[in-house]
Amino acid sequence: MRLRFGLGQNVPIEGAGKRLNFINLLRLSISERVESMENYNSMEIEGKWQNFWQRNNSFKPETDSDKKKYYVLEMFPYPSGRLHMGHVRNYTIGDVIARYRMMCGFNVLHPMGFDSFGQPAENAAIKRGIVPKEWTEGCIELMVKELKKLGFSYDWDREIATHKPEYYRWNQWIFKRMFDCGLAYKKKSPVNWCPLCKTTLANEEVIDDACWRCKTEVVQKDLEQWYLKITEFQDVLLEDLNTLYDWPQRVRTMQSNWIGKSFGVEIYFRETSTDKVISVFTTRQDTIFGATYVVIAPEHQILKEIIKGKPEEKQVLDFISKVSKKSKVVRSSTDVKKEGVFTGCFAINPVNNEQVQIWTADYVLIGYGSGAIMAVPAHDQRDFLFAKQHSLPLRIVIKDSRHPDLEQQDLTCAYEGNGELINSAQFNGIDNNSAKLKIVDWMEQDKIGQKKVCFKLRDWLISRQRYWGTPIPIIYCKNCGIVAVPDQDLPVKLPENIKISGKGGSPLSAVKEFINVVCPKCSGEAKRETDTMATFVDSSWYFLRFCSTNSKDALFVKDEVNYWMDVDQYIGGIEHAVLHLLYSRFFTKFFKKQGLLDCSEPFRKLLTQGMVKKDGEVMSKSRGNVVDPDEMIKKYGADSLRVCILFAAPPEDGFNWNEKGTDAAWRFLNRVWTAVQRFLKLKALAKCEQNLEFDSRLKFKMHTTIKKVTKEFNVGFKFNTVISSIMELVNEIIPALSIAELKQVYSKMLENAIDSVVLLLSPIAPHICEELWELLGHKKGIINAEWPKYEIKALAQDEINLIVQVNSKVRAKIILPANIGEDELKSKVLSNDKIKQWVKDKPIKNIFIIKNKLVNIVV
RNA sequence: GGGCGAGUGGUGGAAUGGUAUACACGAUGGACUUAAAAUCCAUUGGCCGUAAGGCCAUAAGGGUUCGAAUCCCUUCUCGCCCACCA
Repeated sequence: MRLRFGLGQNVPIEGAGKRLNFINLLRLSISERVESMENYNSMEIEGKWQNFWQRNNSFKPETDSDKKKYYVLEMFPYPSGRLHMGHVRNYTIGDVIARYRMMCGFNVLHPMGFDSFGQPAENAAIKRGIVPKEWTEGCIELMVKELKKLGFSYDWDREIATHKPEYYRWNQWIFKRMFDCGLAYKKKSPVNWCPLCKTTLANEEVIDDACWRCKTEVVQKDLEQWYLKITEFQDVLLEDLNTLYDWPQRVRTMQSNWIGKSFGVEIYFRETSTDKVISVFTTRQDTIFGATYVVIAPEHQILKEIIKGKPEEKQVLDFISKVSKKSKVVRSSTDVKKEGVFTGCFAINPVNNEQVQIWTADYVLIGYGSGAIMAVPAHDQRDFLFAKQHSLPLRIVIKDSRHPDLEQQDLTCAYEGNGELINSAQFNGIDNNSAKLKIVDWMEQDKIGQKKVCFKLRDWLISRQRYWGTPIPIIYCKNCGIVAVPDQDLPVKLPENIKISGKGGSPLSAVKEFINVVCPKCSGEAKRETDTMATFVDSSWYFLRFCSTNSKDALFVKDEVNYWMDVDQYIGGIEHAVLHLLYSRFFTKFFKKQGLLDCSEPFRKLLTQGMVKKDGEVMSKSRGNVVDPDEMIKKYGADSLRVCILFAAPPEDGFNWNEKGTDAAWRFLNRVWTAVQRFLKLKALAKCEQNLEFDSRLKFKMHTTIKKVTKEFNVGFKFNTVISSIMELVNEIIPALSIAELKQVYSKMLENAIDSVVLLLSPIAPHICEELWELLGHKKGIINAEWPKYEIKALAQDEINLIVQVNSKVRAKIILPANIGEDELKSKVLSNDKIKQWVKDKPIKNIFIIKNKLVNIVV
């Protein structure tokens, strides 16, 4: 038999009597000590150490340090005034990593700030009749308090808030640099408009055709707006994704899909009556001989020109206006039938001079490619459905090897696979993929088409018709046109005491003293731009500001940015996979091109943490299922909350909140607390220190735990299993402690094991560990203590528990000396009684040996 | 429609080719207590068996392998992302 609860795990104890005896002895000692042990007081301890850290500037990075730098950053919050569990999870993960790195001797930068511009402040201001600034700063104060209560290791001297002029003036400065080189520009075009927020939205902010913030359906409006030319960097933004191998694959895929680079050909069709050229974009030039009609987007300029005077003109114009009224959702829905009309015009397919009909249809988009397509119904499902609906001809040009004799009239769906070309003149017989290149070459030679690369990425629309944001530093002058505000006049300050009606339009346009200015060029009358910048501008470079927060005459100090960047570990939610993370990459690349910094990517490693839900649903005020972290702190303490949130699931997975978890975490911390108290008492009373029988087991467990924990803190970040393995070590220490108490002696090994638990746990539960570390007699604080190291030697056990299988089924477990010779091992295994029973006199076919672990005898 | 990921006890989860269910939660029984809470001890995937022990089980089915939760194929279910992108 074996003793389950501790040291005896691998040690067989003969006879039940001995076991009972042992347990009874343990019980005695337990009941004796329980009376004198108190639970730990989280409130008192947490306050004590938070003050200590603050007094000692414990988390201030060194200047001119010869230590290796480590920059760990969590996505900064919007100051809503209340911390939610998602924040707690995000910041706890970051804090554990930061504290671990500090203990490993890195010079760690771990800052925090607030993304404090944005609409909720305006809404709250309207609701409460106060100004957004007041509301925002009140919220920041509350959140700082809560963050401090969780004991996060931030250097608060670097705190930033984006609504402050000393921050947003640099947004304006950046905008101006972009304006100077044509990367910030104004154009009129259809934009996404949220009727509820009464503002424009970037493409990235439109989710399922609805506003990302309020979920209202977005409409299209034709407006003149400011854009940032992110497309200038589209190639490098795509290529450099390959250098981000420490990003989750799916984030890279999402960005790559968003940028959406595709290689194709632009082919020129001529309209027969006007001789106008209609360019179509395709990636399937191999099917050009199967193009049986052309479709132009209803919004296409050329459409109105070619239909002029045709009998079909009216029906086409009616169709255009009908489509313009359709919402984007309806239009793009895949289960709604595609609508279109014949234009009465014809085009010549340049590869065979065939005359084909020109149609216009709502399934062709103006915004992508050339806004016109060649339709190949035999090999494109959308074209196929449309052709069937309108009885348009089709022609098979790729042979489907599974149905080689299929006639076109028998097709039930488009064949989109590969195969040999047919009905394709000189290209017949060639495999369609190799034909692609040949056809492009031929088209370029004959000037009927040319290679073209298309991107889905659009320029970034940054104008917002809102008040609570960075004013765009532009002045409109009657004489000089668009004039940028001179650098010496920055920041263009947001007027602070202003009434927000919420009635729409930029609130700034009502502030006379703001809009009316003198033109910096001609000193004539001029007006300011009243739109503000999207808040994603603020967060696109805040990680750079943290490197030199107080820089007064530049957005950052180049040397400091070059020292700290890139961010070694970035942590945040997956919802920013394309928004913030793409914009930040864009800004970084722009700065590099301007010579402002040296790094080309902002975030080397990215961890996207999962959502904290309640009963399978997102926690939200409207659902009324919000769990307040502050209440949990009051009830159990910050350390318990931190342990709980990390223990529940691996960081990348979502999980359901369960208060039982905090309770369990609290019990675990108490077990550690009690164990240390018992040890201290024992050490004080002990007659002597000597080696004890559990030492070697404890040593092995301690070193394997250090190894496992260290590994996870470096890569993987599976904090749930980190905590389990620390729990296992504690579960080993407690019975050892009982034995030591009985004998009234302690061993150095026991002390080391206890020290290790406190050290390993300290990044996760820093307050209690600081307290215990001090109680254990260590000076200068655990944050300055050295991270424990494991000895490779100690990981080897003298004895191993060998699993013996017969025909792959476990039949015996034998304790053998480690590194036993193969022959000796075989003879020991085969002479084992249980194994003998299973093998009997069957001939042994093979024996597989996994060293120090397992033997499989095949009979 | 396309892409990516996942499916393991009553629950959260562990194990990434070698003892399936670590560590917790919950549950049940017990100790302590006047009692409760807390704490401690024991049991806890299913089936058969007094026990020793045996058999079965990682969504379903098949394959590779001495050996599969893990690799491959098929199917189902769920989640996330993208989606008329030519």
